[in-house]
Amino acid sequence: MATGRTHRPATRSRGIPEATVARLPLYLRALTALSERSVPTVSSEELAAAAGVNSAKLRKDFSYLGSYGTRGVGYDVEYLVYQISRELGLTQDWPVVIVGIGNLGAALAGYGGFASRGFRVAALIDADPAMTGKPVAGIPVQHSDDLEKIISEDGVSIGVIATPAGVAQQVCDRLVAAGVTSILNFAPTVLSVPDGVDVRKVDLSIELQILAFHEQRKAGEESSAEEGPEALAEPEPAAAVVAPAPRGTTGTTGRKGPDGDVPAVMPA
Amino acid sequence: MATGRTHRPATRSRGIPEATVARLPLYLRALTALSERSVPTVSSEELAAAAGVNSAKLRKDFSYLGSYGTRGVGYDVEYLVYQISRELGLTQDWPVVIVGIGNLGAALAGYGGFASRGFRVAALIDADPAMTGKPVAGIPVQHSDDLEKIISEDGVSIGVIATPAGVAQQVCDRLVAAGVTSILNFAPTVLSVPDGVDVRKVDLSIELQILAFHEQRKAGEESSAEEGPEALAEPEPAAAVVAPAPRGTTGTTGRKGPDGDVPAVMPA
DNA sequence: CCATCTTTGTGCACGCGTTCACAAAGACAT
DNA sequence: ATGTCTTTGTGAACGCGTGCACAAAGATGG
Repeated sequence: MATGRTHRPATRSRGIPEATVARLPLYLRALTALSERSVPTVSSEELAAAAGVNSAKLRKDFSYLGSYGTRGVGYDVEYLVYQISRELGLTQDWPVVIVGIGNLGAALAGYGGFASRGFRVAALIDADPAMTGKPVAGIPVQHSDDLEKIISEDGVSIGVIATPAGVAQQVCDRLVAAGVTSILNFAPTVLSVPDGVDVRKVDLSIELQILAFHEQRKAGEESSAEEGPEALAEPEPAAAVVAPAPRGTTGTTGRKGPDGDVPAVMPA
Repeated sequence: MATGRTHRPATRSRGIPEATVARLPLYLRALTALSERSVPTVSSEELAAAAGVNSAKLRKDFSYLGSYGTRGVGYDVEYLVYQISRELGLTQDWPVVIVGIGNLGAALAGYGGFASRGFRVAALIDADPAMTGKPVAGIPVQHSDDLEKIISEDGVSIGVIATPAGVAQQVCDRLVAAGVTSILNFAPTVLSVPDGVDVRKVDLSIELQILAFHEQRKAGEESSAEEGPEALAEPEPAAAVVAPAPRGTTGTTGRKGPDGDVPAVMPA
């Protein structure tokens, strides 16, 4: 999930593996649910089940935060909620700007998950003059000319890019130059950023393709057991009947239209 | 691999590490872009740069697919596009249903990336009767009562859940029971499914929380260098003086306090 | 046909993440 | 207090993924 940039020197900054950090929000969500039901304590076994992970892993994850449990009893729900929230930095307010108010940007703007977790939509930005001033999810869209001003005035450090792929890098550069140091990218592009800036990407298309891979593998196993052995996945080097032969010019490449130009929607 | 086995490329199915599969779509995207520019061949170095990965990693990834490159030259773009597409199962049509046509579901429905990669939106499903029949992105929404029928008639094996968290598991169960074996979940919930069913989740809230963690760490490092050492995140074992004490019955747990941090935490 | 130069394919080592299994820490009952 | 019982916290082993470094393969030029 994480983007290629940011490496983990490991030598720097104390502990907390990246994999653990990625699971903390999951634990927090499960704990919050328990908290609402006024459940006082929970064992690693129960919480692990609720979060969909292995209990040993959960205990090890928590051990990086400290010894917050009580042997023979479990973990105090409220206490853990507080500790994890603090560790994740959710005890403070994080203003966020969303750039690119198309279908997706608008959906994100209206997403309730923002406000409830300490994240506040500080501004919606779009390059289309026709959008300027128009309220989306109760927030008026501002023009991208004011991007820098908005970022600095509100002290925004987290930016969400929901623009078409074509302009994502430019937007990214401007955000970074203006002071943003964390970016959540929904555009189907690899963003390059300077050291010190974190980028995470959410890519629908990639997720679907990964599912398709597994789906095909499942189908292939079934049929190959009784059906023709070379039904689908046959990596025969010479079987390239349809495959463009090496050196072939742009022959059957006709179907790439909606790829790099996808309007404001989702990852491609 | 290569455990003395004859010189068998071991290119066979079962291989392909998960990490590699997750990167194939990235390579494919970069290759497609090159293809559109009619670039005939590309070296691992160039392609790796375009995909945002290390060239050694890219070569190793490709080695799992087979030896599709030419030493001294590089990889044939068209040929690779075909091979990766085939490996990912993109040479066939994948009907997909989207359940939950709210802001997000509608945005997903309008996403152009679907069609361009072999994914076809077979149906949009929502539980709200008021939505039934209403066209979204050119496709009429169908009522969830017909979910099973839609799945089986179109032979849908991939489902996208964009419903509220509360009903996600129910929807998931129905999809699985109807024959769906791959699910892309946008609802903030842990879905439990039987073996053989793949689930991938996309969670905006989690991504933001991970960014917040790193953001806080960056800020903490800066200030701790010259400012008070216990400014923000100091998981010192003894520093828990302020946080809600474990064991203290749920009474007045909402306490907090050393240096500015908000009360308890947040709702769901 | 041989020399040289480029780029792939991969053996190997290292580090992170996962899992097991168990000793230690406490709660609780007697 | 002492013993028993539950559950945490973690040492250690293992496996996967990453990146290095280089030999082999093949193109290219003489």
